[in-house]
Amino acid sequence: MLQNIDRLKVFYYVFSKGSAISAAKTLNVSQSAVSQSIQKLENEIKSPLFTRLHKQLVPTAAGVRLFAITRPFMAELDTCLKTLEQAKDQPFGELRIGSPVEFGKAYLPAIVAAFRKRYPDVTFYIKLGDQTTLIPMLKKGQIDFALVDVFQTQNHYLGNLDIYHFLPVAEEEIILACSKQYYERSVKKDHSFKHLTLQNFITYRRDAQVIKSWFKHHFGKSNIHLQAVLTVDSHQAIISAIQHHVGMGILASHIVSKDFQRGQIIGIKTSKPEIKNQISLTQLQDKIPTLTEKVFEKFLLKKIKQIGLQVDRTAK
Amino acid sequence: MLQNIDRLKVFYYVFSKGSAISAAKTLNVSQSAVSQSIQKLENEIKSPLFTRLHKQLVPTAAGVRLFAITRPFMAELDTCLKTLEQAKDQPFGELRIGSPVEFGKAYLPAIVAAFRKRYPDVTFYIKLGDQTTLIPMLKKGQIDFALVDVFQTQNHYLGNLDIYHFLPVAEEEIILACSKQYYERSVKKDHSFKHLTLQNFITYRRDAQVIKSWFKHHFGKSNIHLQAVLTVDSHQAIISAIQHHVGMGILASHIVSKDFQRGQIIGIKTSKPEIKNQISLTQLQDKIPTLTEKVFEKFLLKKIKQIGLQVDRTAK
DNA sequence: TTGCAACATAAGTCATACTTAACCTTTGCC
DNA sequence: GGCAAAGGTTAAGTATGACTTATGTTGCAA
Repeated sequence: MLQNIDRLKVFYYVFSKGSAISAAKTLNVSQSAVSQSIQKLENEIKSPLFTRLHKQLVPTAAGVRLFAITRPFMAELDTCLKTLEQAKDQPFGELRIGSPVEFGKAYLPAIVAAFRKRYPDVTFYIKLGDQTTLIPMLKKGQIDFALVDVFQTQNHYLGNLDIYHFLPVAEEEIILACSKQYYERSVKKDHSFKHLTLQNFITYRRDAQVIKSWFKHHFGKSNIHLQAVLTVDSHQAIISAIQHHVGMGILASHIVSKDFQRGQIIGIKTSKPEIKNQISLTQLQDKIPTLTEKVFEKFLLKKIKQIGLQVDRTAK
Repeated sequence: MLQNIDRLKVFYYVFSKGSAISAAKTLNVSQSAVSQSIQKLENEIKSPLFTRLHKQLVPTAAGVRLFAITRPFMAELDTCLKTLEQAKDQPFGELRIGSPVEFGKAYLPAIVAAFRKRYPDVTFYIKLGDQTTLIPMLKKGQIDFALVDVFQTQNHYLGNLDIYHFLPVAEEEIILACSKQYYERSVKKDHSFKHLTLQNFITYRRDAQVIKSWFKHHFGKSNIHLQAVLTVDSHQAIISAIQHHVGMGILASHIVSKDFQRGQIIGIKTSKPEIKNQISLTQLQDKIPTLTEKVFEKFLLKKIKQIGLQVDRTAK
C-alpha cells in the first residue's frame, strides 16, 4: 500500500492538466511542491510516471495505468461528497430501514411510494425481520433505523438496550383468533381458561411463546401446555391456516381487519383488554440523524396516524 | 475536493477492521492518530462517518457510502501497484506501438502473436499511421514507441526531432512499379526520364510527392509534371490498382514480393540503386524504457531479421 | 468493585510538505 | 546571436499538521 495516497491527488491534477504549473495553480501550492510530490510518488512506486520532456511532463505507460484508476475514483469521490453535501439541504440518498415483516409488507410500500413522490431523490432499502435480526443490524450500522415490536423486545440476549432510542409510533392489537367455522365447532362461546388451552394452536415458534404470553396476559397463568398442530414461521401462513379452520393463532387485528369486520375471523375476548403491541422507531442513541432520516420519520408518523395505527396515549 | 485524500486510507482501514485500534496496528501508528484522522475527515466533509458506540465505531449511512467508493479504489490501487512491480521482473502489461500501415498490417500481427506465445501477460495496442500522426502521439505519451519511415521524416512541422531517439530496424526497397500488362503496353522497356514521366500514375496524395521523390532520386530532376490518374490514400488500393493495370505507383517491394517474383509486377530499374526506405524504432529520447519494452524491442529486431527486412549496413 | 478494552482529548514533538530562490534547458522573439 | 519567457529541477529553511504520549471516559466482564 502506498504511504501517502494524497500524492495521487497531485498526480491526478498533473496528468489531467498536462503540466505541473497548472496543477500547482489548481491545488494552490507552488510548482515546486508539485514537482516534489510527483518525484516522491515515483520513488515510492519505483516507476517513472512521466518522461521529462522540455516544458512537458509526458505520461508513461505506468502513468496512464495509474491515471486510469485514479480518475474514476476522483470523479466518484467528488460526486459522493456533493451528494453528502446535498443531503444537508434536502432529503437525498438511500434510507435503510428495518421493519417487522407484517408491517413492512402491509404498509411500508405505500408509505415509501408516497414519500418518493414528494422526494424522488430518496431511495430505500427495507430489511424485514424481527428484533432479533434488526437490532444487531442497527448496532452494526447496516440499517439507519428499525421499526420493532417493543412488546417482544424483552429478550435480554440483545445486550444492553440503553444504547438505543425507542420512539413508539404505532400500536397494534394482538388477539388470539380463529375462523368463524372453527369457533362454532370447537370454542362454542366457552372462553374459559381451561377450555381455551385445549384448542388446536397454530404457532410461530415451537415453544408457542407468543400464545403463552397471551394467556399470561389474559389469565395471569404461565407454565401452560398447548397443543401446537401447526408451527410455521410465517405470519402469512398462520393467517391462511386460521382462515382454513386449522385452529387458533395470534394475530395483529389490523392485518385481518376485513375478515374481522365480516365476522369470518373471530377474536377471543376476555375480561382483560387486548394486548397492545407497540411498534417503536428504534435507532442508535448517539447517532446524529440526517436530514433525510428526520424528514422521513416525521412523514412516517403522519402516515401511521392516517392509517389509524398511531399510539393511543390515552389507552392505559 | 478533499484537502487530504490520505485520511481516506485511515477511514478505509477503520471501516474494514471495524475498530480504530486494529486500524492503527495495520497502519503502524497510534490509536490516537487514527482517531484524530477520522475526526478531521468528518469535520471536513461535515458528516459523521461513524456513530460512537461503546467500544465500537459503527458506520453511518455516509460512512457506508464513502466506503463503497473507497474500497474498490484501494483494491484496484493495490493490484495496479502489484502489476507495476511485477513488470520489473518479467514482461507484463500493455505495449502501445505505432507503426506504418503496411508494416503493421503485414508483419506486426505475426510478431505480436509469437511474442505473446512466449510472454502471455503482455497485451498490445497498435496504432497504424504515418509519422505525422505517430510522432505527435509519441510526444503526448499516447504510445510507447513508434515504427516510422525515416525517409519521409524530413517534414519539419513535426517540431524538433532531437527529443526522439531513432533506431533503424528495417529497410524496404521503394520501387516504381506497374503490372506486366501495363509495362508491355505502355512502358515498352523505355526507362528514359521523358518517357516515364508521361505514364499514368497512381498516387497516394494529390501532389504525388512520393513519386516525385522517386524521379528526384533516380534522375536528379525535380519540378516535374505527372499525370495522376488515380489518387487514393490507401496503399492497399494502390497495389490493387497496379494489379489492375491502371498505371504506375510507388510500392515497397517486399509487400508484393510474390507478384514480383512471378513477373506479374515489374519494377522500373535505372542506373541508380533503388531507394531504401528505413523504418526506425522511434521513442522519446529521455524515456526510460520498461523491461517489457526492452524485451519486445529485442524480439522485434530478431523477427525482422528472420523476415529479411533488417537494415543492410553494408549497402551504402 | 475493580480491571479492562476501546475510543476521545490535550499538549508537546517531530516529520514532512511547502516556500523561496537559484539553476537548467528549450523556445521564441528581436 | 543574445535575451527573455516558460517550464521543470534542486536545495535549504520554515511552518503546518500528523503523530506520540499521557490522561480521561465509559461500558462491560469478572
